[in-house]
Amino acid sequence: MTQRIALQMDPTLYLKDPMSSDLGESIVEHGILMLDAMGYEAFTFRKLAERIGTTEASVYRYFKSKHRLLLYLTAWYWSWMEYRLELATANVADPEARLRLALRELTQRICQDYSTPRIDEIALYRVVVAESSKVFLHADVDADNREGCFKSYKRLCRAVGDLIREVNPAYPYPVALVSTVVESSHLQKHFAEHLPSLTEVTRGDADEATTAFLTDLVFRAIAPGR
Amino acid sequence: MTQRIALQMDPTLYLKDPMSSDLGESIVEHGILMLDAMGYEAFTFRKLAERIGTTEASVYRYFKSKHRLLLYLTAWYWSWMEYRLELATANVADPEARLRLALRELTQRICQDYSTPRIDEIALYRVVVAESSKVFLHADVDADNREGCFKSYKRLCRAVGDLIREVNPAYPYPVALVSTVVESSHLQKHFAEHLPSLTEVTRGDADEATTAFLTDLVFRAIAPGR
DNA sequence: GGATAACAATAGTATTACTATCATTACTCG
DNA sequence: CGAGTAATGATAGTAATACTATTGTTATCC
Repeated sequence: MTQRIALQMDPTLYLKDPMSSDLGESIVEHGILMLDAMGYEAFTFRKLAERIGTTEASVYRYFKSKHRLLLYLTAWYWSWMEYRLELATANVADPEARLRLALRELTQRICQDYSTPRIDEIALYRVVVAESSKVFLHADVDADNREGCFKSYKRLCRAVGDLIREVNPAYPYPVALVSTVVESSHLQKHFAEHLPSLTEVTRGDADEATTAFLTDLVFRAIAPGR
Repeated sequence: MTQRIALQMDPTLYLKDPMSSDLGESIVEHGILMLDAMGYEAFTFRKLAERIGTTEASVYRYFKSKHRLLLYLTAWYWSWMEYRLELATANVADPEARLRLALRELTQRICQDYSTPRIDEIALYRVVVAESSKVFLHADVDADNREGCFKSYKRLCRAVGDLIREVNPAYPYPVALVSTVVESSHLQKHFAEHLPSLTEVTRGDADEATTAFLTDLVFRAIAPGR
């Protein structure tokens, strides 16, 4: 029997915990699939409600806005990534090897995780690539931040920043480098798909090429001396 | 007497050239100021029309959607940046020095340019930092791309990629590195302002620190050997 | 068996993004 | 000078969006 994992999500992200009911899980499940299929702008709670056979009002009982649903999904993704990073680096002592593994987890495409049965990680990853920046490129960032909506993203960046510090404590921009790498990995894949002249990463080998590009970048950036 | 510059914009970006009339210039001028003040989501053509004393319908005669107005403004910015890059590197022969100057132009805050009297570059720069990604993180990227909306952005990235190639022709990811640097420079400034724990760049020295971080990153990345 | 919570059903509001129509003004060309 | 054309103003309208409110129905839990 496979283990089911349940990530602990911050209550400020929802009105009613979507993991506490079947309807809530449907909202998350089909929210991911519809965001992937039609993009954030075209996605509406009305369409979602119709698809899962409920009403707009019921969806609003779980999330106070579609922006908050996207925030929830990206926060879920970052929490899940944190968990994956811990797994991947758990039994590795060498700091350089730990960092290398972490960068691979961060920049590779995601595989289906069968311990989260109603979440399609592959679709969620595409949503994160295409939509996650909108979560902080928004007039209400400061309010959302005050409420703690970005906690998991911050924890993740801090954790990888610490791995960099383990390799080279003198490097002055560890967290900036991590946020750059994380966002660039999404960007390169998006460009490979839609604006290929903006990257050497190609559709065919987007995952390996992105990992190679960014791993090389990080290790050169933090190499001591010059 | 100061020289006025007029950038040649691609006609697919507008329905009627906004630089061909006073009303068109007002739309661009106040579009920038309002986008800066309220953010893309809250900005509407109705509010813009009200502010400049015209009607929604007249605004729609210049731009077929608010998305296209944002596209026009970012394309204008990239064209202007291209021009600045040419100026900055024109009389410099050493490839490394050329690249260093180009990176400074790309990552530093912008100053007011008095040769473009009705465009507030400082406000436009803030719009680019906060909103420009939305231009390609959009369900219609492919259609917009087919119409040539991203030409100036591509030209700019290619040009800086060429500077990298001049310094080290063997580096395998020149354009990916440029797009990473360009987007990261916006990201770091946005984070410094709104999510400071995600970067070492601080509000006070955002410009110099971003330039230092990214210049260091690029030159280490492309340094030959290991 | 009575209270409570969850949800369905329905309706409604203000706003948005955009289109259509028609009158008016201003400028242009012969 | 006078007709035609282009640009704009004025007004109206539409379908959809993002959300809220109300009320009734069902399942659940002590």
